[in-house]
Amino acid sequence: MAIEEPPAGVPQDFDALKTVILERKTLLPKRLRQVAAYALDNPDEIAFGTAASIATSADVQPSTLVRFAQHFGFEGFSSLQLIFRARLRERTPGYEDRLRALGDNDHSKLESGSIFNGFMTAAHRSLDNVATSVDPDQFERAVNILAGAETIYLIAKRRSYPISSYMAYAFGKLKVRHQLVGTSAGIDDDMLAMAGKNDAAFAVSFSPYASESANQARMLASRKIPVVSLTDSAFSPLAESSKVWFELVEADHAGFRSLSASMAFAMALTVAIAERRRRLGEGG
Amino acid sequence: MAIEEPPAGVPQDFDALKTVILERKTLLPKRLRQVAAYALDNPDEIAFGTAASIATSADVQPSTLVRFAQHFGFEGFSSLQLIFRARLRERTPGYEDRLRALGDNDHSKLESGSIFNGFMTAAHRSLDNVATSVDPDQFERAVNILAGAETIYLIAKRRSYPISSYMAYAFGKLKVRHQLVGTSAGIDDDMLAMAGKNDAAFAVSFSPYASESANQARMLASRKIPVVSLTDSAFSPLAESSKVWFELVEADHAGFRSLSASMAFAMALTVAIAERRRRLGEGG
DNA sequence: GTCAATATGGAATTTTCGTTCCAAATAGAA
DNA sequence: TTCTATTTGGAACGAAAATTCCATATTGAC
Repeated sequence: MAIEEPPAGVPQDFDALKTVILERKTLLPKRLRQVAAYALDNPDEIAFGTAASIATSADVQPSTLVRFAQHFGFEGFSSLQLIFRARLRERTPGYEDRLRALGDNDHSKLESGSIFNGFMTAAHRSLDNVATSVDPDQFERAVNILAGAETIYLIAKRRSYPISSYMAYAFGKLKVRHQLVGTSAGIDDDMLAMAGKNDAAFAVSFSPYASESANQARMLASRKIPVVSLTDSAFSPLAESSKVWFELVEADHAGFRSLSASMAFAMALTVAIAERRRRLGEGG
Repeated sequence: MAIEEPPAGVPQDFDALKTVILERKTLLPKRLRQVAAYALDNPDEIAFGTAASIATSADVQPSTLVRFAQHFGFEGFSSLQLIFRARLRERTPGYEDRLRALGDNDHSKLESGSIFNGFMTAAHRSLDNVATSVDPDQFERAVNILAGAETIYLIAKRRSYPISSYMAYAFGKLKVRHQLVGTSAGIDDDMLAMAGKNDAAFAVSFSPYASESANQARMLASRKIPVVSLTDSAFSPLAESSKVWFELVEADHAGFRSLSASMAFAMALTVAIAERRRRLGEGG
């Protein structure tokens, strides 16, 4: 009369699963151990393969895979596979450690605490995302374009406005000539009309896109004024008007996105531009 | 008898596919364009999902997915999916890896790269810092105070302004009554004079402190209007006027601080307040 | 060595999924 | 407007995959 293990212990993420497998590894029958070894050695195969293909590679029967999964409390092989897939989605360097650190503090007890934690982890994820998705050469090009401009026009509305507003503040401190566009709609176009071919613009717009920003960028582009832009989709109307554009998707928590990563990006760009100018100034 | 396009141009990797999609996106019919946008924005979903699940998320029919794939020269949806899976397997060498490789060389060439990297790591550090230094009970108190207010006055100048500006945007979306103070100095005090004892304020100020913000906070406190504040030192002039205050030190890179962590904090606070209100509203 | 319990292989079954097909709708040309 | 060519939705189909089942093999206890 074997007492069933309470199904409480079904691993919910890859780390937990890995731990359990390693714990019980020696107790497993031959074929199941074979699967265990294969799974930990080739997690990507498990994530992408079919039961049949994996069975062949691991030199077992498909049914053994199902038994393996059930042995660890899963309903079948498919549910086990979900763990391996989730692992690939969330794969970001060093991220697990940070999450663990967050879980340890006692924010999670209170409801507003979980909101707090949610935004912190979302911010971390966003940053990781930016670090991997921004191409250094593109960044370099953007710096070149903007550092070479006489006046930098900063275009942003609504949700993007805080970003350009901060850049304006920083440019002011750094003595970089700039013009913030987007405060009151009426005088925007007059400002932009004064932009000359030695100027450049930096536009920010996230979905849902403010049509004025897109129009203004288009207008500048048509006058051969280079536009660098920051947006959240390759389909953004900004992309087509831009010499260089960056795709930056902020991770969300409960449907709300903060601007953490965008702010870090903006600051990096701002300082890089100022630094480039300083060097150019030295040379000439 | 339509002449078949020579199948020469079937994209073999994700980058090629992305390029082709972007090239032709304007020529695509409505539903196919919808798929195109979804595919580029959610590549992970395409990699792992089933035709049916993806179709649901993208709000099209499964058959549309097949057509989309065939439109770009693939045999069917499955072959297209392989590209998206391959992408996950060969982790694209993003910024982090390339920078690591760059570390050995003298980085005068791509020095903007090191600036970029510097701000990313600084942002991560800031976030970790916030997560450990913000006390959950304090956060809870702050949420209580602000959620209970009729109107929330947002006070911030200069470097802090983008934060309250973003909170104002978010409060607007969330239908939380608020008043942004700090746009033009002249009318600020008139605005604040209207604040009553059922209101509350959220003030942000970082060193070097804007004296007006401190004065305004003091003025409100003297009229028994509760103030919650975000600042970067226990010695901040804001602290003494505040019922609850948070100390948030952004890590710096080369002397410059971004607002990443502050933004994440602000967003967490904003959403927590709105959520609290929603619950209070339900109860009454 | 015998017997019972467990583990395994492989075929049968069922479910799920991708694909195809056709009718209806839409857009575009005349 | 009318007609034609595309595009789209949705059901039907067929293929492929996961799971179940059962006969056989293996292990371990007595």
